[in-house]
Amino acid sequence: MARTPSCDKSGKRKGTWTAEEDRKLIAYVSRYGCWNWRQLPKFAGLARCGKSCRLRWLNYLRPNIKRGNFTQQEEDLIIEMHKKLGNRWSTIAAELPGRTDNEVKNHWHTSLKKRVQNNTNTNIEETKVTKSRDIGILQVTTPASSQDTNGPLSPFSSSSEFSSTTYSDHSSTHDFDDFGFLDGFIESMDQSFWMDDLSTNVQNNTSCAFQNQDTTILVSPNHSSNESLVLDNDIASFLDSYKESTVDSFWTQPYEADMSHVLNYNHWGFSEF
DNA sequence: AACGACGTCAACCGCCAGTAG
DNA sequence: ACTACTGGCGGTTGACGTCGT
Repeated sequence: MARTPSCDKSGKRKGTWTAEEDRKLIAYVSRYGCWNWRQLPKFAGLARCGKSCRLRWLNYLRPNIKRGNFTQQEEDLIIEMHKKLGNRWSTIAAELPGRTDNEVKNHWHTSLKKRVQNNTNTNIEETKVTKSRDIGILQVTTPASSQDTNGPLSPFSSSSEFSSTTYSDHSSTHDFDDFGFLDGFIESMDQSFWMDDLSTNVQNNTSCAFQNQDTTILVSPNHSSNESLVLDNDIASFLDSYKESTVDSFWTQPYEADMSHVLNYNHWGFSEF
């Protein structure tokens, strides 16, 4: 089912995601959002291309993804919309909360397509029969999906520590997609601005956060100033409340990704690793 | 038990549109 | 206008599971 892990020419890993990779990706995106998929793997400590990370997150790791069998209503909707729109899977998936385009596409190809074709054939047969004034009642049978009795494996089957329970706890309070706000807060700063305030801390080689009435600045001395993060205090509050909604055991997992350039989370009160 | 055919679905690939410089 | 970069999308692949012989 899953592909054999391998590497491409540039040494990037390919194939099945491991539990450890999942954990790193979840930990990073949950905290900092997907501010740049291409750069993300580097900072999250993943030997993957950004595209692979994006796909993994969007299709399997992000919260609120509905797993398991498609309901009759969902299947009917897919069939109906496919009739109207064709293979516009993302548009169709948008009408099915919690379902991804990939999942809808797979379900179509493995189950619904045949059903529709069978129904079409049956209808053709029915028309023929009717025209020939034969028996007027036809039994239309729909082939049962194998998933009806044997649901698909959870994406967490290989990473059980990231059970959906963890995420349901998160998402009950916050929508993870809200992390897009971080995009607007990563700014290139004038070097003098940083050096004035941070020189002491840089010399001491400590990460730090500075706060005034309007802005909270987080920085690590290991990186250039333009990689640091400036956060509005409203967002700082948001992060604090977000932190409170998380499951402690999740955040206390050992984690070694290089995230210090973005944020020294101790200043935010995040649990220590 | 062994084997092949078929089904499933996670993941990859290539293309395209939008955007910034 | 052009180029480079990025994210998004749909098509396709291929490893693994299941079923039938």
